Amino acid sequence: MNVNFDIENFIKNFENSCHRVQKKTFAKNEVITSYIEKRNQFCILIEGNADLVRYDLNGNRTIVEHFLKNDVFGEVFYMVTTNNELLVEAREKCEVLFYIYDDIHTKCKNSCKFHQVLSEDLPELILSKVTNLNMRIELLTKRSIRDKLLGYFTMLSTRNLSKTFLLPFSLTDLADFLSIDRSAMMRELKLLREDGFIEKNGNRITLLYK
Amino acid sequence: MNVNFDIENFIKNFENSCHRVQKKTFAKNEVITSYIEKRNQFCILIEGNADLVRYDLNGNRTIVEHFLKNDVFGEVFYMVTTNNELLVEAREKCEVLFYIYDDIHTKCKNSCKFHQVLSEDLPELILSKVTNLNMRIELLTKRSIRDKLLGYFTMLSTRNLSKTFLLPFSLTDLADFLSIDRSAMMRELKLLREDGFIEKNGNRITLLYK
DNA sequence: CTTTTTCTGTTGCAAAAACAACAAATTATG
DNA sequence: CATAATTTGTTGTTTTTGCAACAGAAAAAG
Repeated sequence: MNVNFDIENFIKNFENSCHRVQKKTFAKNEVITSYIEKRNQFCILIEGNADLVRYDLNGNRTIVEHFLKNDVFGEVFYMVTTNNELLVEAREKCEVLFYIYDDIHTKCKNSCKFHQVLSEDLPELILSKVTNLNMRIELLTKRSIRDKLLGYFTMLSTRNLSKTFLLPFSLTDLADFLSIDRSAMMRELKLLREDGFIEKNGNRITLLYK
Repeated sequence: MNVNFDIENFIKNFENSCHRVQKKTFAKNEVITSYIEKRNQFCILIEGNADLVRYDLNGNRTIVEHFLKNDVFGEVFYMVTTNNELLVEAREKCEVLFYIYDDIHTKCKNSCKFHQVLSEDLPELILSKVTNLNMRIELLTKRSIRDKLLGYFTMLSTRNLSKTFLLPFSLTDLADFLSIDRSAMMRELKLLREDGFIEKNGNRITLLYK
């Protein structure tokens, strides 16, 4: 799948062209949005990176998704059950477009550029999200901490076209992303080093196998 | 999200209108398709139900997704890494539409109905897939077998608008879907009954809490 | 209708992961 | 730049999960 969505051009096209779209800027650690039932918000991250975080009743924190530039999020993509709080938190300075999804099919009277471009590119944007979600499911269904770590590292390595890469998370967050205990993960990372699978300096990892 | 995709009407519209689409029928347990890198197949299940199954190197079997009528699948939605075999298996008699996704933007000369309808409804079809995937991630990130089972049962209960519902899986398959050991799951099911959370007769479950 | 196969239900035991607690290092902040 | 806050790294202990093996029930096949 080749997503050729040109976000710069997209923004140029939409600005001042549709009053239903809002662009906002967020500082590091600010809450970008909280998922609310039936609102059907649809967001595009046009700069920075952010996490969708769930806090459950036992106090466990899970990083449900990690968003990079061009990723889409919002209630449109999520059955909000209201049992758990779902927040999108900025990991660094972020710029985000906000829109209510139901309005997408309501044609603008002036047939604005935003709608024209969005309706053309929407499937591509969403498809790239789907492949990310499937990747994540593949990781989560792995049966051991070791397999989760190696699976994740392999993915990053492939994505970076290099055996060496930087973790986009702190180790604490990585554990929350893989849905495992942090100390158990640290133990396994040590074993992976001792067994010669990886090298690790801070958050720089190198794969030594294959 | 309200998906109002009328599959019956869709099929009527497409039949004999686009030579690039194929409809095929499968018997129970037949392999509908095997995921192949870069082919970009795009399928719609128009009748029956089926599973996307992954067999990993340790011999573990995982039910990655469970498809019902109107669900979409194929390589378009999946980064096929070729490490694991990915098969879609019919759980009962199925009818499936096959298409190569890259052709969607290639306009038919005769501007066929299939393309017209598909390009309009594609976002809705895919969005319903995305919400399913997110639901699955929510289940898989739960930290204990108990929470996974209760989360899944709650979802089925909500979907059926009833505290009582039938499992769409055999118990063996349910374990493969939740990515847990079957005997450990059986043990936890017994505890859930003993602790008064559920009632269970065969594959009929009743939630007793809330 | 009988036989074979698959599925369900159980259990003891082994292995893995979670929990808890703390020191050291690093990073933010006034 | 000094201090507070967070993150990393470590380890002993407890709990949970997985594995293996088997008997009985149910379902599929001949």
